[in-house]
Amino acid sequence: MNIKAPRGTADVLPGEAKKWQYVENRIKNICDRYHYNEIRTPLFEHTELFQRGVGDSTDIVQKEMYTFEDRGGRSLTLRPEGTASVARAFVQNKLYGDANQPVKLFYFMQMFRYERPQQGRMRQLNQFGVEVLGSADPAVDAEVIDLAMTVYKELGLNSLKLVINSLGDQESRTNYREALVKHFTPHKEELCHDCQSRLNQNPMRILDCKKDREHPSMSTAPSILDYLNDESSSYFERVKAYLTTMGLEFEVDPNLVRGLDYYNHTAFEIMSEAEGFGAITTLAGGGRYNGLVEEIGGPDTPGIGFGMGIERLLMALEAEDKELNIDEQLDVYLVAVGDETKEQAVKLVHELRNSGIQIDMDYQGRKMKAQFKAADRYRSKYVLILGEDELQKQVINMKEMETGEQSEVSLHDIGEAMQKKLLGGKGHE
RNA sequence: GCGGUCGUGGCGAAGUGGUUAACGCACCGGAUUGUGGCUCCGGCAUUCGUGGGUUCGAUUCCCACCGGUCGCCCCA
Repeated sequence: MNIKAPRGTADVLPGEAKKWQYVENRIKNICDRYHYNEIRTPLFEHTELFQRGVGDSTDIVQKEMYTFEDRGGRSLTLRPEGTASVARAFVQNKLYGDANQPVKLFYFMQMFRYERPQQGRMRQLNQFGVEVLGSADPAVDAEVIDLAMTVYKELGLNSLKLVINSLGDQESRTNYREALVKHFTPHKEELCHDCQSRLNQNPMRILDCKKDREHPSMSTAPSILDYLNDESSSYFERVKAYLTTMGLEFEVDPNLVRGLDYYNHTAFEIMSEAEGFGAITTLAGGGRYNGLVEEIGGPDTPGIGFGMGIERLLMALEAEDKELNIDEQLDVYLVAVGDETKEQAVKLVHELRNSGIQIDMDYQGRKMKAQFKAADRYRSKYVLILGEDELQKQVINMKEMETGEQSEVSLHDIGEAMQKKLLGGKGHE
């Protein structure tokens, strides 16, 4: 085999796909209870959307985008995240005019980022995400955070840490930015390369730089929380109060900045604290982005959302040894012996399937014994045995695998008999 | 993008500069003419990641590339 999946991509094979389905179904159920509706947007967008929406100074735009030109000369980009696309769809389809406000959306999407892969970091990754557009109520911030935490908790995760911060509104950010520049400029030469350019582009990101963490100027740096104006500050207080009301524990980290330009006010991250989870601990991240919709050409609309990595969610479940409750049993396996029985076997399997029974049979030309072993591997509840004798008598042997009990049923009645055993005689659906 | 480490059958895992690449699991067949277990017997790698090079000869030595993994940057 010469051709392999491209670097940083992975196949999800049938056994693993069961887990994905399970997790997705559980999450969709939660979304339904929180009254969020699904949105699906294109896999690729005009490059400009991400440049303007996500922001030119971000790592994502600067070095991680899969950008290409199509045959018409347009610059397109495989989406690196969901919020910009959803905001674009919101504007383009005029959802701001919908009677139901705020607009509460969720999505499952593949994202693409050109990075060096390692465990928990793929070039094609899957995210579940939520966006609420059209409300500036801090209770919505709390709802969104609560939804994310509920997903993890219902799936059984315990070792979680919720970290929140406020980046303030425009005025607060501007004032804080000035204070940071003033604080760090005298130390500019002592900071790492990245931080030297961050000083001009996005000084807030110096705060979560790992290289300069030990630099003395870090501990004396001004805190965003001291620069929040009254409105921003009281907004943050209310978010925290709602979280507390819901019984959610959190930690305030003034250095939590988030890598995307569009965030303001509430920013949050959920991390795993499970043993041996590795260097990457962020499971989900999000925040408020009032102003983004306007930035991409829509009316002034507040918004908040998060993105949650499905691969990392599954890793966290693994790290905490949480088995998903996935039942892998086959209802019936048909053991057919002898060439003459083949036609009857094909017919019977077809009929039972169409009456709602899950049933499979051998297509490898295996001997009877091997067919029984196959039935065991599939963890079949019942085996139907059809041989020349049975065919002659127009009957079939029905064996219950767990007890070993076996009885003879006429071919005419076997469908009904299996329905009684497996579906309570009610048929399917 | 940078650094460390690794790459042998479906899976796990030995091994050596030289004519047939151990072993275990799984799978298939037989002993046992139609019933799941056990036992025994047999079968199961003509690219040892890919491509070059050194050599009479390379899976084994050298180089490059590809991929995994760990860490850095950053994030989901």
